Amino acid sequence: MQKRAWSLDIQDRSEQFQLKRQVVIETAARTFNERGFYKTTLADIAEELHIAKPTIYHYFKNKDEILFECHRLGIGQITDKPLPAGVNGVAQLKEFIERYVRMVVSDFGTCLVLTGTIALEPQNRDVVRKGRKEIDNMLRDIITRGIADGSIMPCDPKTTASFIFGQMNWIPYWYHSDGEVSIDELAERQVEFVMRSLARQK
Amino acid sequence: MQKRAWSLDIQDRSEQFQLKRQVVIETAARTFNERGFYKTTLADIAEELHIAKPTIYHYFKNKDEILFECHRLGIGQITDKPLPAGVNGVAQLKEFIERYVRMVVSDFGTCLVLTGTIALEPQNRDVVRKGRKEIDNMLRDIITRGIADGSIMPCDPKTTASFIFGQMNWIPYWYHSDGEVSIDELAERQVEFVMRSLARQK
DNA sequence: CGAACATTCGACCCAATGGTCGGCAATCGT
DNA sequence: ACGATTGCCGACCATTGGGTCGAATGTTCG
Repeated sequence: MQKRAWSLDIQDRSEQFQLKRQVVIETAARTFNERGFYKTTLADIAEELHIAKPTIYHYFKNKDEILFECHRLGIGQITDKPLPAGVNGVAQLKEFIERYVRMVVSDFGTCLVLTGTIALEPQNRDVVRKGRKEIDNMLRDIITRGIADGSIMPCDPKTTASFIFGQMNWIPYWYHSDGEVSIDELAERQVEFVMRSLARQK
Repeated sequence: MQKRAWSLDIQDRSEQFQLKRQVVIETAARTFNERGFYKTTLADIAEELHIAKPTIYHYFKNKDEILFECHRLGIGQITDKPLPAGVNGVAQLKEFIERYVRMVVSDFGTCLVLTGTIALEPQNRDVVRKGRKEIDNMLRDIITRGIADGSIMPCDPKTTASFIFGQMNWIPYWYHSDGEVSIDELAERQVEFVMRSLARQK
């Protein structure tokens, strides 16, 4: 539990601001994941950071914005860098799954899955939904391309993508990174399971 | 939206009581699923039923008990009847998946998945967790048995079960029964997807 | 009929929590 | 050095929503 990250002395003003802001987000995400969004009060987060509640409002407009930021950061882990081009469907699929599993076990990714979009206020919710839709389309496109190039078994891309997302999104509910299975191992098993179902053996 | 189910005249007193109680639960489950548990007030449920809020307390101790009942009913759909014996692993697996998919798209099943156990008060939460654990073990046992009898591909039952539950538990987040895919079709696709990954071809 | 009981609800309570305000202190720019 | 700005917080506010109370209205049954 890193907490005393607060009174860290860094010169640049706005840099310090951003840094502290980040610390708040991270702490919030962790707390949301532990106790659930609705059972986490701003006072809880403040206490965790050893600061007063109003201080949080110096960095954020309101609770909703904090959650929104968590979601944004989670989604960004997937949408920010493009997938490797010039490889066939299965290869892209593998890469996507590995990346997504890693996202989902991170604090922001877990928050994304556990808290869900219902908690967000309409405006932010729309933005998040758009981001998730984009990720959804990424996977669907991969599958479609894979079917076209013959590396993936013919199937309905929509349903199949949903199944795959289901497996991965459920990970935060049962997986604990301090257990016997490492994240690498987990990602590998996840890839294997999907591959056995979808990869077309030649 | 069936609402005027309230002033239904049935003779038996306790039967009427149970009936009305049931209507409250069903309405609550549907509302929880639409707006989310925390965004559903007891006043909302009461309004939906065209009754006053205190009336709900005639049938339930508190909000938590209503949610608990939803979970119990969902879990019961799986645990109440035993699986067919005398068949091999894959056959049982198929049966289990079909049954579970149907549970999960029902109002109570959806509530079970969407609301999660964090919302429940400790005592009720423990009971629900126990029920879920039981279901978890059912699937793990099926897989273990299937591996033993050679009908299922060797794999880690724990991880594999979690993957399968993931797929199915995620269904409420994306599936809408009024779309192009029927529940039967959905269950079938679900079985297929898992089978392709796990069934051992002889 | 009338006593007990069941059902319903208007009015009320109150604890929790998100959010605000005004001021104090530290820091910065000139 | 000193006014302006930033960072921080104690005290406070306002609303929401779960939950209670007591009374009014049926309903059952001896």
